[in-house]
Amino acid sequence: MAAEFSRRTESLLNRADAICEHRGANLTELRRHILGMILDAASPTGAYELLDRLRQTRRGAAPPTIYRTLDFLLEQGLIHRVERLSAFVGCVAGCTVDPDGESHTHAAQFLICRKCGRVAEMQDHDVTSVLARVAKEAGFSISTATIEAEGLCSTCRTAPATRTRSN
Amino acid sequence: MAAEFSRRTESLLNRADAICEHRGANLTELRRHILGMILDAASPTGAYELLDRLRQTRRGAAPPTIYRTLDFLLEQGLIHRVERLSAFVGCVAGCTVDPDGESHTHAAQFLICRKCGRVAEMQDHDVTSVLARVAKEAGFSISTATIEAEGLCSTCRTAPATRTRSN
DNA sequence: CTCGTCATGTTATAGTATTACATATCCCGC
DNA sequence: GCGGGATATGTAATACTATAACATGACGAG
Repeated sequence: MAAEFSRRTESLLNRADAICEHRGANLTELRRHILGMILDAASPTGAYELLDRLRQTRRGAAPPTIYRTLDFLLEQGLIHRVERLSAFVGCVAGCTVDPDGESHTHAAQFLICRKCGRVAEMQDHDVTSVLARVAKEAGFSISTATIEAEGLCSTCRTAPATRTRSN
Repeated sequence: MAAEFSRRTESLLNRADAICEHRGANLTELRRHILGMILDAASPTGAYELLDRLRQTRRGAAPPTIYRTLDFLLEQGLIHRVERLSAFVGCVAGCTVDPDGESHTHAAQFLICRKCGRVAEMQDHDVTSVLARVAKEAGFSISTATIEAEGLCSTCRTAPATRTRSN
């Protein structure tokens, strides 16, 4: 009795299955379910919101249930954490299959719309490389970078408000 | 009976006094004291750590005491929040005096060392402008950006561990 | 003087995340 | 089949981060 997700989400989940299998990682039903909830959401989702939804089908769920799963999904590069929102989104790249099988912090950048709350993910090489270069000039070697911009998306800049952040 | 800070900190505090006076902002003794604690620390400092220290001299201090003050200092551009650490650091620019007197989200980038926990602030124009350009291409206009890189600083890359993150 | 504004005090609570230990499951080698 | 490790999940308690709501104090403008 797996939860019903959108067609798009199901497709991404199938891809995640393949990726994990390829890596020897274990995308259990719990992990798959939580990943599905994250992928299905229009906006980044908080850990406790995921927990509430999970409880609808899994009675004993508790914070560690969620946080452990999120850790797994983060390690696998299937989701990202948006620091400014303390919330989680699916990795838009769906995560490319990587034969080396190791940790995949795709450098990502997020554009967070103040008005509608939607978050767009970019994976722009220029941004990543400029930051890496500048850091290197300072003698610093980067492992992972968080890049999050807040502002207005194209829709909200031109249109009257139609949708609030809480949606 | 103001707290004793390092010479460098005192100098920055004097500068902050001047900046606030110039803007008509009120850098009260409480605000000045907390700013001093932040400036004096070697690494970013959490709100509750500041609270603990503050309590040594101010009996009734409570979370709002700290958070309100942090809000003020953030608005004045005298400190930054490091999202990945939920902690606060002084703004390295000391904050340039700005005759327009209004909010000054200096675009800053942080390099967080995994080993020693120190955080270096950069204000690199290339990083800022590339991000702005790329966002604009996506139809997005940026108000503020968080850019935080984690990795190893030059000292920790070359030297054996001498100092832990908790210092 | 008294009203408004700003700064701070005080109590309570909300929201986010982790620790520690218990249980279950599965696979592997014997 | 059985013991034993590795992995996954359950369960209870707690720590850490942040805000809400209302009270008090200090001080200048009119």
